[in-house]
Amino acid sequence: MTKAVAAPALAPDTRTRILDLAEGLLLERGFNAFSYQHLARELGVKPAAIHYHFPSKDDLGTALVARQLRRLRKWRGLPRVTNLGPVQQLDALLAVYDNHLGHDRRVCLFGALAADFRTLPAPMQTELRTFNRELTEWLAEVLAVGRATGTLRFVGSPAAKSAQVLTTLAGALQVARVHDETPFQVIVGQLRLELLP
Amino acid sequence: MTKAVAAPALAPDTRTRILDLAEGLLLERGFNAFSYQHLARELGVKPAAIHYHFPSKDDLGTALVARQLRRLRKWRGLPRVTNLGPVQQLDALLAVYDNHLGHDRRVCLFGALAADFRTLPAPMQTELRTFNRELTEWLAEVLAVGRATGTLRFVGSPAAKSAQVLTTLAGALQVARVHDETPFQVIVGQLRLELLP
DNA sequence: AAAAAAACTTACTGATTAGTAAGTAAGTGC
DNA sequence: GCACTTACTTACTAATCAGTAAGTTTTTTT
Repeated sequence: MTKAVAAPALAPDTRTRILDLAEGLLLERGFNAFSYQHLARELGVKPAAIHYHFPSKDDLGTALVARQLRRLRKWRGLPRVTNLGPVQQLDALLAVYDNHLGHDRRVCLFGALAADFRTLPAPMQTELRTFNRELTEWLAEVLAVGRATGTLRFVGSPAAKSAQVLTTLAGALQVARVHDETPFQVIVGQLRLELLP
Repeated sequence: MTKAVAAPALAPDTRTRILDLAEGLLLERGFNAFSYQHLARELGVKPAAIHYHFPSKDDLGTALVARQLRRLRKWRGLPRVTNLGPVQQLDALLAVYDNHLGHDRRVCLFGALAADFRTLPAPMQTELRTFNRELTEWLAEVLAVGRATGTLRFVGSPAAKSAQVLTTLAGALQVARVHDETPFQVIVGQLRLELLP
């Protein structure tokens, strides 16, 4: 048993540092806007060291989306999330997007990759589709319960409303990127106004 | 008087052919995903010919956004648009997005550039901000008139609702790119359901 | 028909890209 | 203490990138 039961968040290994840095660059500048050289320089290693951990950029990209998908699956199963009521679950989701805004106005993973989608390696496309589908399904269930219990209000099907809300949130981060935080707050305010009776 | 009064849409010059092709590639694959070589090969000219018309890729990108901004200003001033009622004006806007979908699921200009925004040349950023601002203002006015005349229904300010709707539409084209046309139709259906009493 | 401008091509540069192959140093297993 | 693995570095390739300079052909102007 060499693995720590609860690893302290200290000294992440190179592989994780690569993923973290690449994720930041992806969400801040786009997938085609950073290279192995950028990563290597910033991490103080040689580009070949990145190739050691991720032989091709396709591998790196796929690992990034796969990690985000694992995070989503873990997050939605957390007691502190599953124990919440629908309104608070929605708030928890909005807090995630608000957190992106605080991190140098990062867009969400979906918003970062959608425009260049056709240039992405197939495994990355597949993972991103799954990510978006599972997130949409999760929110649809939250909305369904919320309406059934009278804490959330909307017309149409939960699935349609879920797709609409998530699409709006992804877009709102992009608008914040182009302008500033204000339109994001305006759009989220509008969403809350419509959903919360 | 060498210029035709109403030029038939035949034999566009090279400059226009470059812009048209670049616009297609931009909306289908992203700004960082095509090069002067791609453009030249497809047009049957040498890369330097592109540089003759657009010295740098920054110039080309800026020209693309500037052209789109001119189109918007012309479109919103067209009698066949200004003469419409708010509901039909909204429908005309939705038709533009639906048309993008038909063109190989192109995203809109905003959706194509937002993620990579920080890698874009400053003039391009400025033009894109103006484009988005003017489009939002136009729709806000349409929504305001629509609610005043009882043909459109929504809560909150017209400006907030306009920002929300346009953001959703931009995002909906991205979702269509990642999945298929279905979620786009679902999202637009939801928008119509909420806006039209 | 001469001059000038427009629209290119040819030929090149220097930088950057992803990716590979071979070597090395530090740890780990036994 | 030897074998092996992990985690790199050094040194390289071939392709592609944006961009430039100089020359050529085509078109327009006068």
